[in-house]
Amino acid sequence: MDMRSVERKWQARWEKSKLNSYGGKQPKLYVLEMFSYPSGAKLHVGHWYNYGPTDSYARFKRMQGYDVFQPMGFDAFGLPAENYAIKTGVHPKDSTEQNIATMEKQLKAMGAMFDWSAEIKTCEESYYKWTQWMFLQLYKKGLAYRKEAPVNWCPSCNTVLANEQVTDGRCERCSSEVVHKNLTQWFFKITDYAEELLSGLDGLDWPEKTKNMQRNWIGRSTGCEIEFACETGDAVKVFTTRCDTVFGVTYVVLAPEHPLARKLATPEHLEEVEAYIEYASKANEIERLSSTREKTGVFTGSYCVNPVNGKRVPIWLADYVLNSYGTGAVMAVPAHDERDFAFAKKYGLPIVRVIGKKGEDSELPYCEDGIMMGSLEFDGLSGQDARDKVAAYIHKIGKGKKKVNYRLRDWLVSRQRYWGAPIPIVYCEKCGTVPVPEKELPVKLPYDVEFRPDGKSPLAKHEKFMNTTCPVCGGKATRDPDTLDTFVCSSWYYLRYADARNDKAPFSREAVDKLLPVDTYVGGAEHACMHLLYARFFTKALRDMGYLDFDEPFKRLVHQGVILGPDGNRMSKSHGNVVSPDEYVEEYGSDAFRLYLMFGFSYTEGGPWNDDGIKAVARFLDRVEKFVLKTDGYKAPKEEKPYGAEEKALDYARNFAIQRVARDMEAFSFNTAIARLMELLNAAVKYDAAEEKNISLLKATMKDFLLLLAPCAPHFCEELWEQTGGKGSVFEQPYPAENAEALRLDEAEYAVQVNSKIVARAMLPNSASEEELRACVLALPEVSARTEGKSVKKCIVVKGRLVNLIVG
RNA sequence: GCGGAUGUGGCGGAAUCGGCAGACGCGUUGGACUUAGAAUCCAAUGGGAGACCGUGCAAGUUCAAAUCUUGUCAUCCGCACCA
Repeated sequence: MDMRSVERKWQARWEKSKLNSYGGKQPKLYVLEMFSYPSGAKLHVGHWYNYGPTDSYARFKRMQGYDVFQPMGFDAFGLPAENYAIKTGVHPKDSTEQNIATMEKQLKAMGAMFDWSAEIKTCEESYYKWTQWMFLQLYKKGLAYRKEAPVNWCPSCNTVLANEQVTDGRCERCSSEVVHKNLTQWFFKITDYAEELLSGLDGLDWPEKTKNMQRNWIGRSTGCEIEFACETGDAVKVFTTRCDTVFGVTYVVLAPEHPLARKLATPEHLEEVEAYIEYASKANEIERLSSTREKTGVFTGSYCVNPVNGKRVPIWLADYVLNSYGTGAVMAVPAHDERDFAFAKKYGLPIVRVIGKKGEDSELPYCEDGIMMGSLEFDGLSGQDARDKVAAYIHKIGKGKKKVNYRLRDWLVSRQRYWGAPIPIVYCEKCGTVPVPEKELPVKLPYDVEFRPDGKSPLAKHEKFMNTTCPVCGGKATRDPDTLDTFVCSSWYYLRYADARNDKAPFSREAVDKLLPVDTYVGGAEHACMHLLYARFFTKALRDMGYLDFDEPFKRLVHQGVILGPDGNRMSKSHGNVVSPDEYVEEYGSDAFRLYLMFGFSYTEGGPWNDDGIKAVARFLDRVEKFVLKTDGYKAPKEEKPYGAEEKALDYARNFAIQRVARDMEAFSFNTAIARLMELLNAAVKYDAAEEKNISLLKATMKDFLLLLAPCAPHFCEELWEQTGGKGSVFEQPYPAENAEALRLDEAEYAVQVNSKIVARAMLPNSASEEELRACVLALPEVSARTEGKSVKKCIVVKGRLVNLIVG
């Protein structure tokens, strides 16, 4: 078959007949692949692996009667385009549009049933207008706020770097050491939803691993906040999960960035403290990445009082305490915490045991639960009970309370970059921070911008953009020079697809109610804690604002694996092991290529690319074509051969395939689905080899075969469907239904065991009772030889599978 | 360091509940067709001459373990001073 012309032919017909468009009927099925990031000029194997098999799933569901919505678009803003621009001088808009044009063409050539009428590109005004609108809604809701936060700063390039541009603490371009610099930036208050983002995971049909990653990322921990009164009159609040160790506190530690750090320094320690704070602020990523590095710290000269026992303990600063978690301060119990222990050893601080292990003196630091000692009336308590009672006491004396903390931080969305959606905020000398009125959206991203780095945000240098008037007072105002993190764009795109051409709103409630949530979402696992968490946050926030009526955007999530280079390494230019799909598609066709991707790997595992596999799949398609055309030429006689053993066997194979292929497709177990199809073809070919055969049965079998294969090789099967006289599109045919009767066999092959060792195999009737089976088996010569003169103590029967006789 | 996953022929990978390990395919070998090759078709193919041995390794539970339990090694991924 000349696949190139066949592909073009059917793609044109599908487009004309709107076969791929969502028709608005029920039951709907929203199948979504993560949209493409147009950083490279072409589709790579990873795109194919994501989109090809998932499209086959979508087509399979369509044949099962669902009105499938499968849109595609482009996550078009972002750093790579801007970096490319800095390197080559090609404007990000131009390179992005060029890449999108190429990728659109390739995606269409793939022949997936994407509904192009809903296509979106996040860098277009018609889209980012609504991204900005989202920002304003979050701002109105109090979920967007501004605060000072550090950014990665390359002193040599004089620019802000994204985390991805920092490798081992150095600038990816010039290798100079990256430092931290504070800038006032916008945050989204995702932490407001920490609890719900955590609990909502339980009801999701997502890979357990991904759910666990999110759980750990959110990092809920329950403990207690305790106040230590300082002699200066200030109070240091600490958070601990181990308040049962509070009697063992020998010092208190603040993060160097803690607001009280300077204030608590006594005059004779001030210089040292200042120096340490300065040192800590310069600590680069290399050092921070290492958890094994030696701890550093400095004594402030101040003391505070342990509220439970009145003990006076010193206050230290140390950078092993993080300012961004808990209260930015901890009570140090060196006897029962490894970090405190190491620090106390280094600086000669006292170590006091207050937890013991039953009956033995455990080595310090002892960090497990144990029995309280040296803790006044609490002695003898242990574990959670001990913590509850201590917490209650602390609460009673007014020095603290139980507290839940999360590791999750608020989401920093400001980027000091050009190629993104501008933040729709202006700053007015009189009115302060003012949101741009919705009717003035979009705040357009100007084209003529100097995006080469020179120390300022690219937009900050664009006077026409920056200088504006205050929407409130009409006076002079300046715009926010930053753009939004591209993850903001991708946090709501699945909603926009439902109503992509709406110019009055990001989406209508009606459209979203009809299509959302996404039923099946397929994409890479690398987004577990970023995109997939942000999108959930957006959904919940929009729900609370009354724009939506569901809690979770993606009901089912599937991660495809990664296709590695032939050498088993991740494909990369530096490895020189990049496989381009283009030549293969050119040579074997789109169908064979995607069929190989489905057959050659376990979908969620991926694995190294292998050339031979694709030849095998091409050969399979050749066999199919020849055999389908051959049997189609048969004419059924007036009197068909009646059903005998061969016919039953073929009919069984046919119905077995129907059952298994459907089950495997549903489970994204594409390799086994195709294996079942190969088996069916083999069975049909074998049946065909006989002199006498039932032509109607054979033809009906091959018709089912074609329908089962169609989602996996769409162009190929459409063509064969037409050539064998099929009417309309093969995808408008109902999916074959299995005939339970044909799957019921009269006999099955049993494994016959004596003392758990297989001694024979026997065809035994399925209708036989356990007693009858036992009798049949005992009559077998292989069995009788081994049971002679012995008594059968036990007989285990697994219906349809085995009989095991225990003799002795 | 913590958390999770994976480990099965020469290779990619199968194996609902614990029930015939190795489906399907690649590769290899032999044969057919051919002047010859390519392609195609047919057959064999875990190891071992054999009794038997085989799912990373070592124990355990069970009539029965790739599957369950414990320990251990290796690889991969995520987090990484989160108090």
